Amino acid sequence: MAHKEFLLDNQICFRLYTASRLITQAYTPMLTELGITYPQYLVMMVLWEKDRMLVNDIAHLLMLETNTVTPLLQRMERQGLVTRKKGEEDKRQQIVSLTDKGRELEERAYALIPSGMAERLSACPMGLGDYRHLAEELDTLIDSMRKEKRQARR
Amino acid sequence: MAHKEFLLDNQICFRLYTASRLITQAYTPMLTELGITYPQYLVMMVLWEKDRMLVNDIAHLLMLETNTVTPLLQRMERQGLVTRKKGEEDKRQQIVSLTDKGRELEERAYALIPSGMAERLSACPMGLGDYRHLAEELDTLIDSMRKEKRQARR
DNA sequence: GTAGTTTATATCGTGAACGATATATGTTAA
DNA sequence: TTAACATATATCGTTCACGATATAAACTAC
Repeated sequence: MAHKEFLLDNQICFRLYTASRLITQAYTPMLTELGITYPQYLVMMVLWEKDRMLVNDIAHLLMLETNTVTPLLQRMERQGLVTRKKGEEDKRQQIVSLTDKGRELEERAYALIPSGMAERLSACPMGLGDYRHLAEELDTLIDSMRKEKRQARR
Repeated sequence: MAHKEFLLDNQICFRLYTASRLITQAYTPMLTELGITYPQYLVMMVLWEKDRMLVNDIAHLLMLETNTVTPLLQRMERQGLVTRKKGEEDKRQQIVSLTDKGRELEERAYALIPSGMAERLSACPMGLGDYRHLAEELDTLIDSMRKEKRQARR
């Protein structure tokens, strides 16, 4: 134990990694009932907010690369949640749209997830609605990392 | 856009997921130079703090399942960073030890990572050392999710 | 001691992430 | 116009995560 910098306790990145995994696991039982995974749920939320999106737009909103999003969408198409159709004017584009099944999933999700997560998070001493401060700090961090990334590309 | 609960902006989980991915990406150039991945770096930190650990102990510290850690260790063994040896008294156990190469990596990591990350995080308006509050909130969240998980198993 | 149970680790299959690269379509400039 | 470049998406290979299951060794009760 030569270097205190290398103690897990001192690692903000490890905490983020763990918190992310564990909270995603808290979603899993509900998402399994809906027949989707967490990343697929993220795509659904994007499309519920605005249907008919391009692969690139979805990727930007989720801060993912298209080589992650494309296979995700292909699996979702196989499951009948979305359709993909080449753009008429720009044939490089793929327009991703919800199917009826995809739209119906919103109501099923609404019945399960907000209440389910509220229950799970209510055990958390931070209290229910009090994630605003945490959210702000994470947004600050996310912003810096995105800037960092843009700079690194030069 | 029927349900405000489903806006990405309202998702603490999405923020954690994104912050985790992006900060891990900030480590990547340095880790690539060291020839390891971020999860492998986590294992190395565990072993730098305490050598000769069992698979289970490593998994518990990192809050991962052994079916994630075992293949991780197998890859690290192939790279010559660790060795694995059956326990003498309890032959079910695998004792994971650092090789010389694994130990030497600590100094190389020490030369690269703390300064490299300080530089990357210094751009972050939160300021450098001021992750204590964020760390506390994440610890609270992680704790709740672990309790949640234990309860769910019943 | 042996049958049943628990524990430690491993294997398998699936779905992310993501770097590197490919393909196809569009745009720009000589 | 056509050659060079840019953009949108896709494919490929590797590594994680993790549920489900397997295997082997240790423990427990009878």
